[in-house]
Amino acid sequence: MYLVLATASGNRSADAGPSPAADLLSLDAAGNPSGTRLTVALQNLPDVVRGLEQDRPRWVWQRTQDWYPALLRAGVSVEKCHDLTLCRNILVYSEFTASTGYPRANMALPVEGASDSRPGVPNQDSLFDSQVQQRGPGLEELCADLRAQLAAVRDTGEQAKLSLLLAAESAGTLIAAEMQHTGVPWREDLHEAILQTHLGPRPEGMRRPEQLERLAARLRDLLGVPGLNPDSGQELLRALHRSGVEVKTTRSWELEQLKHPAIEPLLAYKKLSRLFAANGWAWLDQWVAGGRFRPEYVVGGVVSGRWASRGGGALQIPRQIRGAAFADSGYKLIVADAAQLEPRVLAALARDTKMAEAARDKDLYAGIAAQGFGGDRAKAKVALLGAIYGATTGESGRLMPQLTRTYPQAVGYVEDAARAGEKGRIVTTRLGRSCPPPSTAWMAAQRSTTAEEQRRADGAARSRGRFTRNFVVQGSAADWAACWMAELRRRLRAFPSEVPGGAAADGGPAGVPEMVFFLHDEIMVHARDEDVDRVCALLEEAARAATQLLFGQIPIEFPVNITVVQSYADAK
DNA sequence: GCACTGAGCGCG
DNA sequence: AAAGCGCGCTCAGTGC
Repeated sequence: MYLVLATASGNRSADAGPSPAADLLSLDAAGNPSGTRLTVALQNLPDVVRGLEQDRPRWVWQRTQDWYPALLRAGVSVEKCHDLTLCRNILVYSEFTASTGYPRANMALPVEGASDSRPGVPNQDSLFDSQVQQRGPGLEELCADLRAQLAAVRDTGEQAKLSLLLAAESAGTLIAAEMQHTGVPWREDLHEAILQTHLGPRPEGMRRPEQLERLAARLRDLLGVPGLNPDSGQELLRALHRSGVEVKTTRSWELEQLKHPAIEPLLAYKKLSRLFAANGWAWLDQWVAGGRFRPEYVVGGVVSGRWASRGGGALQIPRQIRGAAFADSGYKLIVADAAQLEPRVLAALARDTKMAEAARDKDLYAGIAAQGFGGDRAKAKVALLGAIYGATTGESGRLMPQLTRTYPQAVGYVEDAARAGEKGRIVTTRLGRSCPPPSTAWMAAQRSTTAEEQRRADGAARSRGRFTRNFVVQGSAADWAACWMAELRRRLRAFPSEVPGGAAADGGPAGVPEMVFFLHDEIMVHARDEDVDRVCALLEEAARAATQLLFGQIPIEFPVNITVVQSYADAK
C-alpha cells in the first residue's frame, strides 16, 4: 500500500495560512485511491505518521529530504518510501523505459536534481521547511506522477530490475537522512590534538598556524623571494623557475621527481596547508557539533548512481584525521567494505567464467595474477583497473592485450560500452540506470567536416567512450551498494526485537546499532560491544542478498572486509 | 563586492 | 610510476 504525503492545497500559495498542513491519501498497488483523503496539521504529522506506520505503508513524497529530516527530529522513522523526484530522474533516462511514454511526458517537466533544489541548512525554526509548507506540489499531482511511474515500470520488460532499483534508491534516501540525523561519532579533542601535532596551536584570527608560517619563511629564504605567498600557484611557479627548478606545474607528484632544497619544505607546506584549509579548526567549528559530524548526503548526486555530499566534504575525509572518528564508550565502529567491488561487478556483468574463477579467492587481483600475469599482483591490478577506466597509455595500456587474451568476455563487455558511448549511444547499469545522452553540441561536432574539428570531435568521442565504459561498471557497483545498504537497513531495523533490552529504557533508539557513514563501497556501523558479532553477520548476509538480487545464482563471491575498531584510523 | 573558473588535492 | 573513471572543497585569479 502507498501513502502519498503532500503539502496541503490550502497553503501552497505564498501567503500560507496560519496553520500549515499536509494532505494524505492511501493508494493500492496500482496507484488507485483506496481510502479517504486526510488533512493533518504539520505539528501533528509526526504522531499521525507514527500511527499509520503500523500498517507498513510505502510513503510517497516529492522528496525524502522535504519530510523525513523533520520526522526524524520528532523521533519518527519509517520503513520504506518512494522518492518521486529521484525515481523520476531514473525513469526519464532509463533505457528500459525508452519504449514507454514516460520519458517524453516527463522530460519537459522541471526535473529537480537532488543537488539544486534546496539550501544545505534545514530551517530549524519550524518542524518542517517553509518550502514544503508553501511550494510543494499538491496531492493530485503526486498521485498522478506515482501512477505514471508505476505504469512505466510495468510497461517495460524489466519490471523486476527497475522496481528493485527504485526501491533500493528510495531506501537510500531514507538511509541518507538517517545518517545525517545520527552523524559520525567525532571526538573534537582528538581532532584538535591531530591539528596541534601537525600545525601547532590554533592561530589567532586569519593568521597561518605556526608550522605553516615556519615552512613559508623557509621557502621564501630558499627561493630568494621575500614576499612569496606559497598558496599562489603562479607566484610559486615563477619562483621555482627563477631558482632553476624546471617544472610545468606545481603538482606534488611532479615536484617529487626533482632534487632541490626547496622541494621538501614545499611538499610539507602543501600537505599541511591542505589539512589546515580543508579539515582544520574552521571545519571543526562548522561541521562538528555535540560530538557528531553531520554531513548532508546527496543520493543520486552522481550520474552513475553514486552518492555525492554537500558540506563538510563527507566523502573525502582524509586518512590524516580519521583518528577523530571514534566510537562512544562501550561501542565500536564496524567498518565494512566490499573487496574489489568494481572488478567483481564486471566479472558478473560479463558472465566471465574465467574471471569468476579468479574471483573465487578473497583477493581477486591475486587470482588474476595467477591466471594471466605470472603471479604479479601489482601488474594484474593495474591492468584490470586500466580496462575499467579506459587506459590507453603507460603500463596499464600496454597490459591490455594480455588481459584481453585471458578474459575476452570481461574486456569485451567494457569495450562494447566504450564503442556505444563513442557513437553517442546510451549505456545502462545492471538494474536499469542509464547514462545521460550526449549533448546536442557533441552530436553536431561528430558530423564535423574540417580536419581540425574532426580531430577534436574524435577526442570528445573517445572521452565519452571512457565515460560510458566506466559508467556500466561504476554504476552497477552503485546498484549493488544500494541493495547492500537497503538489505542491511532492513536487518538492523529488526534488531531491537531480537535482542532483549535492545531498546533504551526511555523507549528511544539509544543502543541500537546505527549506520553512521557510507562511502561508495564501505559502510560504517556504530554498535554496542555486545552487538558487534551480530552486526558483522548481518553485513555479510546483506552482501549475499545484494548479490542475489542483482545477479541471481552466480558463481562469484562479493566478499566483505570487516574491521571492528574504536578509531576509524585503525580500519583497513 | 560577487560569481565564476582552473589548479590542486582529498576520497572511492 | 601516476595514467584511464567519478566526485567536493579551497584558494587564487579573473571578469563584471
